[in-house]
Amino acid sequence: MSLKYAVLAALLEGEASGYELSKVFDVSLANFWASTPQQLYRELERLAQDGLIEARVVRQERRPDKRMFTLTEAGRRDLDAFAATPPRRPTAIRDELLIKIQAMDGVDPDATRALVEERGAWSRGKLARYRRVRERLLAGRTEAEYLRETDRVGPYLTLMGGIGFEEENLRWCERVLTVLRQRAPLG
Amino acid sequence: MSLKYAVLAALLEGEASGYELSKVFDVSLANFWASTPQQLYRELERLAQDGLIEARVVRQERRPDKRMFTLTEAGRRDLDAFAATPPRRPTAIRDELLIKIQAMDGVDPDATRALVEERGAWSRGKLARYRRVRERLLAGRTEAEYLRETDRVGPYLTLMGGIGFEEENLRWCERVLTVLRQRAPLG
DNA sequence: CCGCCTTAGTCGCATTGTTGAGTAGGTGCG
DNA sequence: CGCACCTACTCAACAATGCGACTAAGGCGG
Repeated sequence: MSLKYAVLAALLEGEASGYELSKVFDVSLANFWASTPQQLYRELERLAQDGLIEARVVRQERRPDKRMFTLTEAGRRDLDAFAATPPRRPTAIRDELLIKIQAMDGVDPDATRALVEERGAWSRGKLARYRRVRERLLAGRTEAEYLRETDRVGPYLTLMGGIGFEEENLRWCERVLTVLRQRAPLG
Repeated sequence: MSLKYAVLAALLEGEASGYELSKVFDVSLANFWASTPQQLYRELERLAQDGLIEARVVRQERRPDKRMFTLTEAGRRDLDAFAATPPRRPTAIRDELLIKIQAMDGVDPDATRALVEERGAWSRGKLARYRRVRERLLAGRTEAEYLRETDRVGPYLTLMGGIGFEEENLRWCERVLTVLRQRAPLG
């Protein structure tokens, strides 16, 4: 149900093809609503049928044709209504690693250490990408200047959410690694 | 697929009924793997059929009978194997509020403010419960003492993950509220 | 010039997850 | 003494998600 609105929100940035959206979902939206390309294409189909987005086929010479999608007025109204009402359900996190940590005490500490280090590396990567996006948005301005001058603060605030989340992740990884080191000192 | 291991991990704490597990999932496991009672009962059924857990019917006089579940040796081995291998997919967050924030710029700021305040209140509640659980675990000891004396650090580390996550949530809420105040000053 | 990568998707089934209701006795509250 | 809530589940139906492969063309490196 919410994938629908995630897609509509992504189209606030302007016209995009399904393929482009699947890239956007990978890097920025994936932060708070992950999905596979297949899900996206399906959702776009539905949204177009419901008149919330409009499709326009772009013929290409040396590439497969693509369909570019834009928000319709109806879509924008639907999205605005969604954005103004309280979430039906709280945040859901699905984190396999945490299950593995919960059950770590029956397992070789070195194996666990490897998992946590992998997660840490991944978080550092995400963080670096988020920060580059932030630099691009700020374009040399301070945050205060940016916030005064831009007309859309939403994407900036969700980006900062992603940055905070990954920073917290890294702190947690460090903590876990410290505990692991104390448990099995100087393996 | 992972709900299975979340359940097995929960049973590391000892024998439990489906009903008890559904409570546990509400308060502690919900932190990183949410599920409804219905899902749990289905999963327990499957796990019992696969021989990973064992059921024992407890007749009760003034209550409906209940089935208590324990991990079998096979279940423990399966869980240990799971816990030692890298997660197939990265963390997935599903947060409707962030979609609403992403799309907030078409919406009355007071409506958005209300959503964020609600989230903040909810996070504070979760945090309070997490901290009570932590106090109970520590039982007056310092963290270092606790970690030296306990045989299972996994549950403590996931708990600290939950605490860090909610703290980060609160910081983010504050940040969003500050921006909202600056945008619509002294409404 | 062979094989792999990228663009731009599509198909279909299998697994998961969600919704809503039903059962059935016991407990506590005013 | 009536009503709501708690324990302890079960069932059916449906919606959402995931998995894996498939098409089809051009580009690029060795």
